[in-house]
Parts: sequence; structure tokens; C-alpha cells
Amino acid sequence: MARLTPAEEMRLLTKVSKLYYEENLTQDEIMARLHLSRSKVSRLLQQARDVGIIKITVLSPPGLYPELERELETRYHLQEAVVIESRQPEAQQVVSREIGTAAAHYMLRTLEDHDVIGISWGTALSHMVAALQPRRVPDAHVVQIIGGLGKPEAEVHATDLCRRLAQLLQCKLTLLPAPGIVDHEQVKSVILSDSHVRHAFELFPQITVAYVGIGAPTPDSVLIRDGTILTWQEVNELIVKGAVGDIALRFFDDNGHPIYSEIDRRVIGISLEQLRQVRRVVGVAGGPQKVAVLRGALRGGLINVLITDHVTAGRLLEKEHQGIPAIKGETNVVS
Amino acid sequence: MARLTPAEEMRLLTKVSKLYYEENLTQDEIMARLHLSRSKVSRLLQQARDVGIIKITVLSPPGLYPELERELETRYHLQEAVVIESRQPEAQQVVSREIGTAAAHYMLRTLEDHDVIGISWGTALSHMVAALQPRRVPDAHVVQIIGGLGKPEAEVHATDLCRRLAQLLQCKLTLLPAPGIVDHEQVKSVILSDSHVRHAFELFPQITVAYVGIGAPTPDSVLIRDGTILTWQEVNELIVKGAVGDIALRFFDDNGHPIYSEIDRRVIGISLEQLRQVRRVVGVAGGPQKVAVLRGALRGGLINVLITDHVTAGRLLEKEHQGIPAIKGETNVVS
DNA sequence: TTTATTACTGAAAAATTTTTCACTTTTGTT
DNA sequence: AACAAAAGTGAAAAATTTTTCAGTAATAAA
Repeated sequence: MARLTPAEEMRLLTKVSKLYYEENLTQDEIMARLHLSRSKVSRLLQQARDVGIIKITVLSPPGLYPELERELETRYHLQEAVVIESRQPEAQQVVSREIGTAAAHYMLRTLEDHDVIGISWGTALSHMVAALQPRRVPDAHVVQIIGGLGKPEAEVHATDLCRRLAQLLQCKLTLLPAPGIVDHEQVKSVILSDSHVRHAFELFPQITVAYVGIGAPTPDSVLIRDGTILTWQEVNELIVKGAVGDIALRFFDDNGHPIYSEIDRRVIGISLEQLRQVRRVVGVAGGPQKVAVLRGALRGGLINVLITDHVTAGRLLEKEHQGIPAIKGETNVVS
Repeated sequence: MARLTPAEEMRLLTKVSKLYYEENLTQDEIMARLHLSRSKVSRLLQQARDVGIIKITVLSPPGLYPELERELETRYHLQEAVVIESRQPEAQQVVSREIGTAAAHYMLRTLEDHDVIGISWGTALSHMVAALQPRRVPDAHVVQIIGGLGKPEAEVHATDLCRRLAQLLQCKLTLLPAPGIVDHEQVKSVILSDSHVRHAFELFPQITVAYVGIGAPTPDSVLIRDGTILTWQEVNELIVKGAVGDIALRFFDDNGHPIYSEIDRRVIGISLEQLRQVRRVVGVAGGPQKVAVLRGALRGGLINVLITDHVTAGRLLEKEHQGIPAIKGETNVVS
């Protein structure tokens, strides 16, 4: 109601701030006490925050990397980034396990009653399921989004992962009873006519959250290791075409753009386009080999939650060839 | 929805805190982002504050004494204390002026449209009015609560104060056209029969805020100085009875209890009991001589807003003969 | 001076946050 | 293992805070 001198204003600012933040009075009580209007108190507090009379600090306990998370989230338009501290950040196996554990916690934290959970495949996801504490969520639904990998007779990995997960959650389960990749396109169309397979495919649009591993095309990757899934020659072809890695056997380049090829047509599983329709795609990956792929996946908006380790996170935030920003409109739906 | 490990909980706490306090997301946005329930986010923030992850500091600019104010308010159940920094805290005259200025600011800040303002008398109040910036508050009402002091022909001070104040506020004015103290009780009853005087008295219960000076019975006080108001002998009598000072010529002791006497019966003005009925009584006083009286007034709950200087404030907070607390139920109504 | 612009106000509306409540899960105890 | 107690949960209600709005006062410009 009045015109105040700067000094008097300062005193009022300080006083209101103290009463609010130190004495925990409500703004109403302060208003009564100091004979101000409700709005004035609110505005005063706002001003005090702006001017710096009120200082709010959030301290991060050691072992947490909220700044890295924050930067990743901002830079790549992520819904959330989870960065854990790795004890052996260069050891692919160790990192995968650590990240898998973090992913399990993340799942536990974010799981909702009617979630339809798409699961791909990979070491990290495997560790995730291994680390997951059992929890009854009967209305959830686990859906396999890529066929079991490797030769038909070995089609265990992806399928198994889903089965174990569904068991831990005691929830519904839809498997994709097919190999992840077949030898000829014709075989694929035959398989796709199977009603079970079709059933899984039809569920893709209903997936509310997908957990995906991210593959790097290195010689020792599981993909190539024993030649059962892809040959080194095939992978090389893809690399020549610009591939930096894959999500559920869908290869993509530096910018997350899909790389179509003969190989792609032989894959039985969700497409990158379909994956992009999923509201929440959680990428679970870390370790030195994954940096390049992750960068592509992030740039292309193929994932919108990232679970990784602090070293990988740091690398993903390095200037990167003069920071080409993630392309607008290609990001997954967020809200 | 989930059971979290302590480490994971820490991360969540930190993350939520950062998003809320550093990114300024709403709890709703955080909920969407982190897939938590609205309540959970609120509780998490509460917890983070409790645990100390979030630290809120209010820094007081130099020259302000929010701690002293706070302590005074708490110790003496005050609605508000205003402590200003005095440049010459031992010089009664200087302090009075400084405090008067502070009181003017306080009035400007808290003045409301329909306030009925009771005004007593004193050096500090005089400075207050002198320092007051003009401000039109036509519905306010200034009421003189103690007769003009001294001999009838000198009855200027209190009256004048009120008149000047009313002019500055361009508001209604009710004077108490009588001396503050008369020679004989009989004279008083005659005066009280005057309709103007009665009018002022009838307004006392409607006073919403009273500004009162606080008198110390020292030889150089204006009260005694020229012998026009009280003689040293009269004052001495009061001191013997335990008086530490007065508010509007109503003397009281260490604990703010009124001291009744022949003198008291000759005073024309508000009584301490009536003053106590006033929702807000602002005591304006400081300087070395006022410490003892102020202590009495504060202990007795005779005032519930105090405007003083930092040295006096400090003295008022000294242990005081093993801190007899202000007596409950004797305090003025606060809300 | 008068006028136009800007800033500021309090009340009410809208938005946000906290608490309550009814219920479920976990944990500790017999 | 069965049970009771305690802790934790989300939805809704209640409380609190912020913003909007319409109007007023202060300041700047003419």
C-alpha cells in the first residue's frame, strides 16, 4: 500500500524471507503479521529470490551426477537420464551389469499398473532382469519386440528375457515366437503369417514403455561373436552404409536415421518407425564401445530415457562435431 | 509405487530437488517426467529439505538485524519488531529521530484504509510525524489518546502531533481537548463532562492501531524537565512505588503492571487497560534510558509491535534477571 | 500544467502444493 | 507361519501460492 525507501524495502524483503523460509510461516500468516496483502507477500518472496536474498542450493551426494543427467536431458530432449557411477567404466561387461542394475531400479520406480512393456534384447537388459526385485503388477503386460536372436534352434535370449521378466512381475506376457533374423525375406513373410507372431506385432502400438539395448557393431559384440546372428561381412556392409549400431537389429547412422538394406528386410521385430511411436523408450547402454551408437540414437530421438554410466555420459556431452542438435519433430512424443 | 534402495532414493531426492529448485519445474511436470505420483513428489521434496539435500539460506544485508527482531518477537510475543541500526546509539536525541523515521516507514507500510490511529505523545512520535511522507488515506481516523501535556495553556504537543498527522494523511481527526494531567481530581471530572472530550474517549475502543512513546522517569525527560508536567517529587513517589516509566502518563512497573496513585487519577487519557484492548500497539522508543521501561512494557504485553535501535534491542535480550517470561494472558490480542 | 505511460496494487481466479483419507504392502513379533 | 503394527501409497480434498485482472497512483513527457 505504500512507497518504500530502498533500505526499508530491503528490510522487508529480508524479514519476509526469514519468516517464510526460516520460521515456516505461511504467506497468509506473514500477511497478517506484517500487514501486507497476500499477493504482496508472494511478490516480495519472488523478488527476494530474484535479488538473491534467498539462496536455494541442492547439494548432490557423491556418486551422483545430476549435472550430467541434466545436460543430457537438455541436450537430447530426454525425458530423463540416469547416470550411475561405474567402478570400471572401461570394462564393457562390468558397465553393462551396473547399468542393468540401475535400469532395474528405474523400472521399479516408474512401473505403472497398466503398463505395456516392450523388451528388446542385450547384455544390459539381461542384467536388468537379473537385478530386478520381484513385484506383483498383474495388469502389466510384457511384449517381446524382436524375435529371439540367432538361428531358430537358439531362439532363446529375447524370449527368455521376456519370460523371466513377466514372471518377476507376475503379469501378462506376449512373446514373439520367431527368430530375430531369418536367412531369406521369403521366410520372413511366412513367419509373419503366423497368428502368434501377428499378435505380438499388433501389440506394438499399445506399448507404453520400451526397454531397449543398444548394439555396437564391434567384432566382439554378441551379434557377431559366434556368427550365428550376423556375419562380419554383413555387418561390414552396414558399416559402409554408415551404420553406427542398432536397436533391436534395426541399424541406424550417426543421426539416428535408419539404414535400410537387404538385412533390414530379413529382421523380424519392431521397426524404428514403430519404436518412435512409443511414448517412452528407455535406452540401457554404456561403456566405451557404445558412445558412437548412443550419440546416433540420441540425436535421432530414438530413445527418450537414457540409462548409462558417468564416463559414457561425459563422452556423450563432449562437443561432438560442433553439436548438431537433435532434429526437431523427430523426437518421441513426450507428454 | 516401488521399494527403493537408499542409494536410489538419494538419487531421486537429488534429482527431484534439482528439477524443482534449479529448473523450476512444477511438481506436476516432475511427476510426469519421473513417473511418480503428485503426492510422492511433494513428499520427496519435503524429505529432501529435512535431510538437508536442499538448503535454503536467507542472507541479511548489513545494517539489518533480523535475528534481533526475531528474538524480540519470540521472547515477548510481539507481532513485529523493527530494529534499525543507530549511528549514535547512546545519544538519546539521535536515536529518537532515527527510530521516529523507522516508525514512519512502518506506518506507511502497514496503514490501512479504515484504520483508527491512536496517538500518544513523545519525542520519538514527534520525529515520526516529521518524517512521514504525505499520503491520502481519507477513511483513516487519527485519535488523540492523551490530553495535551503540561499546563492547559501549553497543551500543544499531543494535540499538534495529531493535527499534523491527520493533515499528512488527509484524514479524519478527533482531538482530546484537555490537558494530559490536571492539578486536582475534581478538575478532571469537570473536563470529562465536556462533550468533545467524551467523544474522544468513546472512540478508544475503536482504535485499530496505537502509536505510543515510552517515557523514562529520568531528570532530563521532557516530562519533568521544565516542571510543567510533573515535579521531580511526584515522579520520585512513583519510582518508590516501583515505576520504571510510563506510556501516555500511565506508569507501570518492571512487569508492566500499572501503578495506581493519586497522580494516575489526575491523568486525562487512555488507561493501560483500555490500551490493552487495542489490537495493535506500536511502541516507538530506544536509547539507553529506555531499556528498563521497555522491558516492563514488553513483559506486561503493553505493546505488541516494537520499533527500536539495535543496541537497545540487544540490551532487551540480555538474560534479564533470569528471564521472567511475559505473563500469559496479559498480552494484547494478536490475530 | 496536462496528459500519457508505466508501475503498482488488492481481490479474485487459477494454479500449485500439501494434507487427509482409505487402503495396501512391508516389517517385526509372537 | 500368522498376525499386528508400522510405513507407504495415490486420489481427492484442503490449503497455499501465484497469476490475472481491473483499477489507481506515480512518473515521465509534452
